[in-house]
Amino acid sequence: MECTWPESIPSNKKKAIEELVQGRDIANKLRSLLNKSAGDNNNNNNNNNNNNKAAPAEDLVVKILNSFTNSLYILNSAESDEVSQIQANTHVTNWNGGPKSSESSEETSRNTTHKDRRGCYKRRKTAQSWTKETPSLTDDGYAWRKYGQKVILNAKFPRHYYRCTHKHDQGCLATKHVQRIHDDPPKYRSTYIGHHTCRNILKVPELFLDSSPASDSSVLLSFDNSTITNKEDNPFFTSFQSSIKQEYKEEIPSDHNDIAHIQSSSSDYLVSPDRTVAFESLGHVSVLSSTLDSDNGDVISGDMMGSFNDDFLIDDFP
DNA sequence: CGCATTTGACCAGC
DNA sequence: GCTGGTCAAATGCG
Repeated sequence: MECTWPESIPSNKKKAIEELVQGRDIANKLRSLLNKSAGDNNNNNNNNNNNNKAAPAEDLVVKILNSFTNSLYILNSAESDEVSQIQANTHVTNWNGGPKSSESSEETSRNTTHKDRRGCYKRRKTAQSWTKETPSLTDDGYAWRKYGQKVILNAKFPRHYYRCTHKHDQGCLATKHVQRIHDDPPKYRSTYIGHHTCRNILKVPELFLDSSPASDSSVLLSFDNSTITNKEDNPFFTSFQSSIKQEYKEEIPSDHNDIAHIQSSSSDYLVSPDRTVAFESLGHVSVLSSTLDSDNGDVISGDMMGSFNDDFLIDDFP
């Protein structure tokens, strides 16, 4: 389940990445120390003054971590230019000429009727994807809209297809499909394709936001130097979780009581700069893997949001 | 009424 | 030709 460096990475660049990883880890340790000392100061009362004291330092550490992470991401992006370019092209094609805008779709010179355009799309065969396997259905923090369901050959359960809710209003091309792969114990595999470019993910670290669709590369690659056993050790997950928490309200069915609770806590997070707190209030990722064009790539392990309900996104595949 | 989901049809890749 | 991925009309729901 560990990732290996792509063979194409030159050794000097590889070393630079390793240095960055080391720096990031050290910053992580520093943050842990800060958290610890802040916790010591805070025990027995909820005095906010202590929090305010630790907050600037914590904030700085988080920024340092983000810098490391972003640098790693940029370096990794440079190694994935080919894929990135493909994705960039896909972005333009799908968004500018998307079937939804019927006028522009005429430029495709299709001599078929409006109805016949169903299924007319560019398959993103080479789009970056990564998979996550969880014992329960978990929310990943984004607003997904289901657009299809398909029975897969040799699969016990149908596959559910989701796209970003903001596909049409912001051109976000992120999609995912979720498939139940085990019944007892339940196990779900979510395959994510492409990164979110919608502005609805403002809380996602710059890692996602600052990178244009053209720089889509394995954001998870930056953590492949080790198996992640401690969420504290991973700034990416820390930041990522923060965004996830904020975004829950987007995906949560309104009639779900458990989720309603999370919703309220997410708004709490919005006024809190402490990403660690938000992160630790969540569960964990069970399996997360990253690959450039299929879902059988290297895997990063963690544990994310395992506590969410099975029928959170999709129920028992009726 | 607006938005999300369902579902059959269509298309690309193998 | 088969299969997986996507579209969009129909339907459901708040």
